[in-house]
Amino acid sequence: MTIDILLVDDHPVVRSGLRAVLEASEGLSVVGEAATGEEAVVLAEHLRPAVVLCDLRLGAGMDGIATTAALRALAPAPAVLILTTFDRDAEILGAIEAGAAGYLLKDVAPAAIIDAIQRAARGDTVLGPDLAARVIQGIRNPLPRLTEREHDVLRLLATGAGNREMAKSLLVSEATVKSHLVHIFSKLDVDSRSRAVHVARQRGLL
Amino acid sequence: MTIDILLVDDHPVVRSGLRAVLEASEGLSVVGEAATGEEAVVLAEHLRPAVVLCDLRLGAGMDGIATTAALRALAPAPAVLILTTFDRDAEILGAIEAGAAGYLLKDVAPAAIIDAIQRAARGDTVLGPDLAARVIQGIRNPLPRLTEREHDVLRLLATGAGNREMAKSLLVSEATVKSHLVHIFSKLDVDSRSRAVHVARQRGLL
DNA sequence: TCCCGTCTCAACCGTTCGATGGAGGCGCGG
DNA sequence: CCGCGCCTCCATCGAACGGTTGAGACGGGA
Repeated sequence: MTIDILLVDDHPVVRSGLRAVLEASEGLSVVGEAATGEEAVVLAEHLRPAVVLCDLRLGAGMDGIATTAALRALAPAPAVLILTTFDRDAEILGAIEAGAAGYLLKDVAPAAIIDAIQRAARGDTVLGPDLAARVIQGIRNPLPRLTEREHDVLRLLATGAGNREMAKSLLVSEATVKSHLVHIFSKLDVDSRSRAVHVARQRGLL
Repeated sequence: MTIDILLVDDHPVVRSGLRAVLEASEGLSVVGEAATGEEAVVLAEHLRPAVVLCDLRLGAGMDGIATTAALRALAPAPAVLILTTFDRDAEILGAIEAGAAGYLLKDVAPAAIIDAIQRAARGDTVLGPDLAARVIQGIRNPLPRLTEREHDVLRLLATGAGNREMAKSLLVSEATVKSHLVHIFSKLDVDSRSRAVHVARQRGLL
């Protein structure tokens, strides 16, 4: 019994590469390709693939996480495997939360991709060996969630804005901005705006 | 007469994709694949490809720019086309300086890649339509070059380090660090450390 | 030779930042 | 209803930062 697969990636070259790699394997069949998340959902409804291989970054429009959520809302829902170049905690964990069956780094060997797809088709979750531990640690030691407003401040912070500037952008007083900053610093365990931006980048919060 | 091509990319999937796309075209022949810059140079010496398609980011070891320089030092030198996901000024310009015949964004259509290779094989330079203008502007309006020491400071700055911390890392006094910072601010046309990091990122200086 | 760029350091001063310790309002769920 | 989290704001204060000016040392190039 062959496994039907839908590819979702905004790079034509990557799609071709995946198709070439997967179709060389017995039991795998690429039934469709999509360049955007929107396209992916439409195709998945018609083609009913068992597994969707989805890039985390999809240029404009829906990102991989939103696409995952939309795909998982279908009935029957395909298993979704996330493809990614970098392994940022926040994004990958977000994808898992959205219902992804696992994730793959793009630089793995073809055999590993095939293996992961077969597992996903069986309903298994496939997490990279290193990530499994991190997920567990993430549950045990949850990353502090920033509030909406704190995210706003963080984004401006990353552009190098000062307190006064942020206050104007967000239409609040400087005191409020400082208050948010204190909370951000506390949650990220840092003591300066520059370091906050640095660890926020590391954790994929930007 | 067929054009011999060497692929250099650390992602097996991308290599497969490029191979699939290129071999579907008449007159193009992929004669080899390399996952690292070092490997690429060795293979290029033996296979003597007319064109090398080289990713800008190559995981560990030599990056795309260093690889380009090494390839161009061969005799006869292959034409080098740079592949990249993001279009950061500094890196692309660096690759051009190192002797690249042009660059391609990874999300272009296969036809554009084939076209670029054919041009490169003829000795043409192929710059993206948008970049050509930027190169010209870059010549007219050269980006201020940071000195070695200023780069050191900038790197530490990006990690969120304070002046005292940087001084200790670089084994100089705080006054010296501040001096470098003033020069960096001036060259990047900013007025704060956070903003310096921001524009440095935009310009690919990190 | 002298100039110029780079790296090094110093002192001064106004501004911004980060820490602290509050306070009130608002919405949501127990 | 009451608590809790979030957002908003205030005042104060020491530490850090940013701008300025000036200067000595070293090396390469005109």
